[in-house]
Amino acid sequence: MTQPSITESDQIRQRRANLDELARLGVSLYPHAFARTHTIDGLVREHGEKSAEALASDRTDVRIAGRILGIRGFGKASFLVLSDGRACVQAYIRQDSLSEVDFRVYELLDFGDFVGVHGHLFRTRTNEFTIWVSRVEFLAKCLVPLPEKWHGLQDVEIRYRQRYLDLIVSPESRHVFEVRSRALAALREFLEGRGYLEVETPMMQPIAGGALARPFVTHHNALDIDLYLRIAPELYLKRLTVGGLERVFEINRNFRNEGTSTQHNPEFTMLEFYQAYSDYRELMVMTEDMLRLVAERAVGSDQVTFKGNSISLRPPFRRLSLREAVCRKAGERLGRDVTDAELRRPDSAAALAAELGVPVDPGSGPGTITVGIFESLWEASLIEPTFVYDFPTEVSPLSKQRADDPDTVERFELYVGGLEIANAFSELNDPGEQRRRFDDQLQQRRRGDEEAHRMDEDYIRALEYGLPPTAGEGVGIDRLVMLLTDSHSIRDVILFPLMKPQR
RNA sequence: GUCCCCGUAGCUCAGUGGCAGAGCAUCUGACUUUUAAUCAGAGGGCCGUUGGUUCGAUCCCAACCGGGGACACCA
Repeated sequence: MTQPSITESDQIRQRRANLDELARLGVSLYPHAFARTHTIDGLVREHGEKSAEALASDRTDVRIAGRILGIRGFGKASFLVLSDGRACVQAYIRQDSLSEVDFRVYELLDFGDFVGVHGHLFRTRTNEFTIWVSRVEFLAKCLVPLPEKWHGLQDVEIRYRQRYLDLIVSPESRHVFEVRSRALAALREFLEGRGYLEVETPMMQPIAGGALARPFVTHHNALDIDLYLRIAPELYLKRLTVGGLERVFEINRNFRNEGTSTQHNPEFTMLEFYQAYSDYRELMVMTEDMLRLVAERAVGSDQVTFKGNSISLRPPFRRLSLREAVCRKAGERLGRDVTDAELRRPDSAAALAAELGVPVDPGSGPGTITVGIFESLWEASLIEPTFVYDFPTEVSPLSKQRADDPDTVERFELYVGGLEIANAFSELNDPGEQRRRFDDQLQQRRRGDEEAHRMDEDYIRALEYGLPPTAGEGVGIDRLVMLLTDSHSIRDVILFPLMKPQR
């Protein structure tokens, strides 16, 4: 890693010397503004297609500003490549078109500096759209040399730690974050169009609930209480549904105290939404519509390519009952019939896992084992969008049971491209049953499961006031953006992913 | 948390148990329509850190620091 503020390379000394020389010329080193007539992107879109004749006969004077991403000098003339981040344009400098001071300023410019130029538009001999510069205004110095232009920035550590460098030299990286922004805008448009209200609920919570995960702990000094960074907004959003906000959503960060991977960052962005008087079946249809709209808005198509697979986000998506799927594939694998009943008894479920070579934590119930077998047998192959539905009650402490089968809850997860993108269910709204589920979780906690849910008396009290039949869903935004941008690491879709501090 | 891989000039990368290499970038000179401009010359290094082996380590070994990937857990 470079640490230019400590060890100055000769290149940095040279750039500082150029800055000092600009000061001696009486140039303002950090001027306050530059009145441009166009962004570079806007200029190229408005005039970039015009012919040499059109530009010559209808002279257009412009002022633009940007970062210098290329200098091709010829002694008394030069071409500068200026970028505003979205587009580039070439500026033509020649000594006999500039004042003596402005030409001297040009000579002191370095790759990476910000500069504003005045000039008129023309096309060069090679037909390149160009600004013929008549004035140069220095705007800001780049004191540290930028990564080399041809190979770009290959060091992933620098890309993550110094994202600004990545954004300067890697257009594809900028594209990822533009897609991310458009995807978020499309989600909001979709939900607001259906009468949803966007809300914000606590990120610091006295009890970290709504998911099964280990939280981060922090401390409030004045109140002298420990607080947890939230692992999910779920329980607060449902309190709002109790309060009569029938359709709410929140897009914000969750924090889980777990390891990192290509699919996990300790802080990640989740959309959660809740809709009163609905169930999980309705959410499947809504999710199909939502993902298609998001893809069309964010990348202009409902077809995406992810890890070499062409994936259609056009409804309807495949639907796969979790237990049926396990029975089918386990049966194929073992060459015998595997039955639903087998999955529901602790002894036979554990035996099946052993038979399939799926590792099982001691003390796991049949539901946990069934989900483990499912992930082992199916997860990597869930490339086309697939709803996996009807989960064991044991692993879903906040979901409502099926009316015909209390061992099963109305819950689905959506997989696309092998990624788990969404998790949704009909919400458990019976306060008595919710208390029993929390009690079960407490028992699992006592058995050493640190991720088991905590008791939340305040949430139960809210349910006692009456939660209407409600369906809710969480969508992992980072993973969705990975899918839309063919990014294979979550770090590539988070501007500043968590890294260990250096040194 | 476990296993595997990586760390050499500003950037991208070669390389060797015996004076540290290239391209781009930088500096000097030439060049007033180039497109990774070109041509001639020059400077630039704690070879991640600390130990060990060795006459001698950037190279071999160990630990540590940082990063990547796989697994595990989750979304």
